[in-house]
Amino acid sequence: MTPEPIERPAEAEATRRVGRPRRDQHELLAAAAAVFVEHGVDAPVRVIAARAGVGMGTIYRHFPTRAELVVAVYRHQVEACAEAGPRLLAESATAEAALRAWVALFVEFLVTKHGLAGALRGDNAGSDALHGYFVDRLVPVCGSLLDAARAERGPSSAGQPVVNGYSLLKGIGNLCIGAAGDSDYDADQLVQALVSGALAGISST
Amino acid sequence: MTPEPIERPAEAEATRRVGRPRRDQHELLAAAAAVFVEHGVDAPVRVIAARAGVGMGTIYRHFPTRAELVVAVYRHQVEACAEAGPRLLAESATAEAALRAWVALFVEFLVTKHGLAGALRGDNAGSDALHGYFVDRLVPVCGSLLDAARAERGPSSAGQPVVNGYSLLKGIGNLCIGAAGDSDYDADQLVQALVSGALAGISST
DNA sequence: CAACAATACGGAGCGCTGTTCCGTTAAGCA
DNA sequence: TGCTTAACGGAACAGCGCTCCGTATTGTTG
Repeated sequence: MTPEPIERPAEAEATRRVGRPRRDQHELLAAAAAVFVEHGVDAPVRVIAARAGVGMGTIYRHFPTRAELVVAVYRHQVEACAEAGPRLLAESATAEAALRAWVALFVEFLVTKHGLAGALRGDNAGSDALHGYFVDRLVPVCGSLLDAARAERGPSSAGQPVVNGYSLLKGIGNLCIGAAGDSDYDADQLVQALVSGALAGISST
Repeated sequence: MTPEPIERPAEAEATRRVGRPRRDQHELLAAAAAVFVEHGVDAPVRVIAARAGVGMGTIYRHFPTRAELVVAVYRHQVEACAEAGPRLLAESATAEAALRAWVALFVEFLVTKHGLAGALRGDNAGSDALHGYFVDRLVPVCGSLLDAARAERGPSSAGQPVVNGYSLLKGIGNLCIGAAGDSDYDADQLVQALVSGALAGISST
C-alpha cells in the first residue's frame, strides 16, 4: 500500500499555496504543554485554546483529536525514551540492570505528567491515537530489553507462558495511574516488583 | 463528634412517617446491575433510570452520587471477597497459596465487571466513594494475607522498604484496567508476577 | 492597484455526560 | 374529605470533546 511514488510530479516546492498562512504549531504545542503542567493532561481543549490566544477550531485543525495533541506534546520525550533502550542495554553491566533502568525512566516520565498514565488506556472507540502511539513506539524497546534480561538468566524452567513486552508495558502504564498525589502508593516500587516477577516466572499455583 | 445518643428518644418504630413511601431500592439495584452487565459500569445514569422505569431524581435520592450506586450494586460481592480472605488463609496449605488464591479471586471479580477497575481510581474530587469503600473493606484483608505470606518466608533480608497492603491492592486494581477485550493482555498473569515480586523483595539496583 | 480565489480562523452550537432543582403526585392522618 | 408531607419525574444546568460555517486574511491575477 502507498507504493512510494517514483518521482514527485509537479509542485515540488510546497510554497505554491494561496490563502492565509498556517499558524505555527510550536506556539500551540507550547501553550498545551504549559496548560498540561498546570492542570494535568486532562485539561479542557478550551483552556488550551484560550492560553494560546486561539479559537478551538485552530487547535482541531492542527490536531484532529485531543489525543493527537497530547501525542504531539510528548512526542520528543517518548522518542527519547525509546532511544534510551538500546543505549542502556549497551552501557549497563547486565541486561536486567538495563531493563530496570529503562523501566524507571518510563515510570518517572509517566508519573510526572499528571494524568498521562490514565489517558493512556485506550478507552475510547478502538483506535485511540495515544494508546497506539505509545504501543507502537515503546513495545519493541521494552520487548527487547525483557528478552535480553530473560536470556541472561538462562533457559526458562519450562514452556510455561511468559509475560510479553506488550503486557509488561501496559502493566507498567497501568501501575502508574494515580501515582502522583498519593503518597501511600509507590508506583516505582510496584513496577520494579512486577519486573522481578516477570523475570522470575510464576512459581506457586 | 456525633456522640452516640444514649437512648433513642421517641419514634421507636420507623413506620410513623407520613407522605409517599420510598421505592424499594432492590428494584433500582437490580436495574443498575442489569445495565452494568450489558453496557459496563460506565453506563449513563439516564439509562439505568429508564431501565428501572424511574426518573433520575429517584436514583439520585437513593444514591447521592453515581459512585455510591456502583458501590451498592457490588457491595455483596465485595463483602464476599473480604470474607474469603481469612477463610482461604485457614484452608490453604501455605499463606502464599492463600494470598495467590485471594488475589486471583479479586482479579476475576474486577475483570468480569467491565469498567469497574477503571472506575476504581479515585480521580474525582478527593473523596471518591468507590475508591474509599474498596480500600476500607479490602486493604486489611489484603494486608494480612500479604504479611502472613511474608512471615512464612522467614525474616526479610534487611530493613529495605516493602510493598504494603494498600499499594498491592491498588496495584492489582490498576493492572486490571482494560483487561477485558484485550486478548494480548493477561491481567491475572501480571498480577501473579507482581505478587511474586512483592514477596521476593526487589533485588537488583 | 483592485478584484478575486483560496485558505485558515474563531467560536457558537451539537450531543453527551453527571448532578441539581422544583412543580407534581400520592400516601398517611385528622 | 381535605390537608400535610415526603418522594417522584424530568427539565434544566454546567462542563466536556468535537463540528460547522460565516468571517478574516492572505497570495495571485488582470
